[in-house]
Amino acid sequence: MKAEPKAAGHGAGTGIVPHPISPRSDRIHQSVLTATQQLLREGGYPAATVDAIAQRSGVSKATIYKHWPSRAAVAAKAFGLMMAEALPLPDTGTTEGDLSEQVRRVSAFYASDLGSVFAQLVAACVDDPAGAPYFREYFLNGRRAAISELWQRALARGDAGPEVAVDDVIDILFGPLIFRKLTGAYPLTDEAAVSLARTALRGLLRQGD
Amino acid sequence: MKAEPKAAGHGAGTGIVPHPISPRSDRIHQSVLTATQQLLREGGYPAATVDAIAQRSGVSKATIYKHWPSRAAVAAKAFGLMMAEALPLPDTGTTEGDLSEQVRRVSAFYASDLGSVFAQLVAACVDDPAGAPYFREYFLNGRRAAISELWQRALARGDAGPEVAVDDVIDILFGPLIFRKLTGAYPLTDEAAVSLARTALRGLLRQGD
Amino acid sequence: MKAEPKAAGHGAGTGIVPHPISPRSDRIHQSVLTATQQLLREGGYPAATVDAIAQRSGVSKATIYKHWPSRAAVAAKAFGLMMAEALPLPDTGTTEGDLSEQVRRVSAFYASDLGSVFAQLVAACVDDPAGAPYFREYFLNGRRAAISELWQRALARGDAGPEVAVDDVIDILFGPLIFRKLTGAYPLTDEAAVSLARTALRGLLRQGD
Amino acid sequence: MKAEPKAAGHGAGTGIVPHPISPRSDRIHQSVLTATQQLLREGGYPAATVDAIAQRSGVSKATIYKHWPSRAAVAAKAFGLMMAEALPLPDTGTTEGDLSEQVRRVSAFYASDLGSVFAQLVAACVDDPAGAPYFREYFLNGRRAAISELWQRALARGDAGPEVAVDDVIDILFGPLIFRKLTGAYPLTDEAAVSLARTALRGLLRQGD
DNA sequence: AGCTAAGCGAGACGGTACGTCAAGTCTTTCA
DNA sequence: TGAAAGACTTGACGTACCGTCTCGCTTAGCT
Repeated sequence: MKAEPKAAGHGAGTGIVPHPISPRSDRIHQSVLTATQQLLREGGYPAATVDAIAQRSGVSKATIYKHWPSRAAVAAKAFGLMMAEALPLPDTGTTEGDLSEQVRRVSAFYASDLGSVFAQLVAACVDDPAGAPYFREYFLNGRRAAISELWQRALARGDAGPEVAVDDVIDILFGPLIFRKLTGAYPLTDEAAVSLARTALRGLLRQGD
Repeated sequence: MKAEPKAAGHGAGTGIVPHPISPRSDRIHQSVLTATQQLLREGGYPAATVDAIAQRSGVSKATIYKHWPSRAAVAAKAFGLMMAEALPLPDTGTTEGDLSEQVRRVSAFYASDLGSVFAQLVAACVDDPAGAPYFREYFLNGRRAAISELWQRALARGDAGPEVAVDDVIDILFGPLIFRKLTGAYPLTDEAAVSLARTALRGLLRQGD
Repeated sequence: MKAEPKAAGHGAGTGIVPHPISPRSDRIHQSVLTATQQLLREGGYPAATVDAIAQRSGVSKATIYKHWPSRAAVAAKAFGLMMAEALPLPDTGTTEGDLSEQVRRVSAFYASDLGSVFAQLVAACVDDPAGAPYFREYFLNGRRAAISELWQRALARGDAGPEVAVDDVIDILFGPLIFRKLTGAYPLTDEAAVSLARTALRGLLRQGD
Repeated sequence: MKAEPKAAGHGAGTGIVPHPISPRSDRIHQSVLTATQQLLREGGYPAATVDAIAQRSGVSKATIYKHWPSRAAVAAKAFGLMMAEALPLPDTGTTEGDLSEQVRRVSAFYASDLGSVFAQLVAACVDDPAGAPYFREYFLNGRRAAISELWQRALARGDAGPEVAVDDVIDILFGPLIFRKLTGAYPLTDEAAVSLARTALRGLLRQGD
């Protein structure tokens, strides 16, 4: 028996049906995700049709549907991985600096070309119940972990207290950005992001003695 | 340019092309919006196909497209009107009470059946450039006005200072709710809403001596 | 009111849903049938996919499916019309001559390239209940009428008696040909056809005193 | 060349590639054919997909394709064997009686549930060049032998003359039935079968004084 | 009041992508 | 070594809904 790396962990109990890891399915996942990422970059979500993905990746449509429940799921995973790379954890030395910088980076990301793709993806996953778990897994969980990390640092430094839940932190810091991106009401400038972050952090962190 | 000309009546300068008011077009608007509202209530956005709206309202598809640029636009306007009714301005006597209560109400609305329709609508307007102005006009502007009103009261009472822009207030208070609704990550309970509001308001309002 | 040519007659009570005759649907029927005929000629039934027909005819797939219940139905009608042209009624002067000649012609038709398409079409209509009525209408009824005509002449001449039903005539004369074509057991030569016809006609016609 | 070498056992020279007889391949043949027969009985040809046959028989798809060239071939053989059992040679004592009774039996078979499966199989073998030899071998040859037997008796009795080829006999007697079955134009009743047989036999047999 | 022309209802149409199905081939694993 | 298991490619299927269009009828608005 070959020692399989545990295929669980990823997406256990999240609505994501994991596929056993094998050289074959690995190649397929890789091809599909790469092709999807290219298409998303080139023409956004509308360009990433399943037919196009199949053609570009050399993986057949039927096989794609065996590995993912829907187009939105494929796109969510592909884009989530891209986004994670684009948003490494900052380390400025101070709690406020780290969080504020992260807000700025996310804001900048939303303001970029890829930002619109992100919005389209949110929309797609709202429409598609099967896609939602993928969205949560590949967008949120990663980001949530990152922010948790920063928040741990803040607690350790005594900048924050346990009375504020980390989930609230995340939502208060990044919810406004998504709101702005989705509604397209305001431009997402760095200044606006920093201003938002400052105001929000006043409620989240302990105000200096 | 930030200063937009005040929306003169029906969305001038907002991408919304108004139609001349005539008995005929009035009847059409009314029928279409009513039918759309019914359909949205009954089966959400997916049920409100243009064919269905045409059939239910007795207004032909061609005519619908003469008055609105897209399905999303029709739905946005119809739903926006419904939502406004469901969220009257609170008056608890205190600034914190008013804002907190409004957050709670919006959260409850999102948690209701109609909340999902709202999410679908956001998604639809992201995909559809023509629908977006309608979304902004009939969802955001109304709400923005309402919150501005509350914020004026706060300023008058000295609970808030001019250093915080009202737009930031709105985004920080309601962005997190939309974020949660769209991602489906958390249940939108009253307690969660109140907790979020309290934390957020700590950053927004002057902390009383 | 425009005087419409009666749209009934064709396919009443046969499982064929007739479409009202209008310039629009006329153009569509024409384009689709012509395109289908070309494709059948070029690559047989397998080439006449609905997508190919749609592309070639400029009529969309959805529209094709509004006018015909299935691919087999389209093909049956298209091919039936072609076949009718290829098999005009013979007139040799004698009953035996006419019928024998018709058997020969049908045999020759089956032996031609189009003969295989015919077999494919029979097969397609066996598999597709929705196609069968079209097959009957556009292949059989026409041929049945032709043979009835010949049989009337035979009766008039006293070559045949009323004790033999015209349906039996048809089936006994042409059934063997189809059988041979479908099973591919024997080549369909003129000689074989004539031999078959002679033998069969001995049972069908009054044997001359 | 007309004179075909007699089919030596399993279809030599008929397009059927025989497999070496071994305990293993015997078991495989048996399992596959039995499973296919069950499936054909239960749901007709559409139910006898290769996947279903593989699953039911415990023989893998790859192996099935090593022994038969196509799905149609498997089904043709399986069904041919079933059909042979269902149609034993009649012996009524008279030539006309035997042939007429056989026509009646075949007609009844076509009219039964299995009759439709037969039609589907004919259709399948028309589409599939690889299946056709199997169809001929397992359907036609057996039947042809049976009718030849009856025809020998007729010749021996002096009921028929050598001027009528046995192949013509078969086609004229059974072609009409297949024709009716495939086109679905007429019900295949016993009366109709007997009537057809009587008329056809008038042309085939010597009209005894 | 009657005529003309725009507005409208009805619904057919083109287009695009969807998700599904089964045939036949290929690879991996087990006996 | 050969078969079981089942993943994979391929190609077509039939469906859904958008937004556009064409056709007659209706109704407003002018003479």
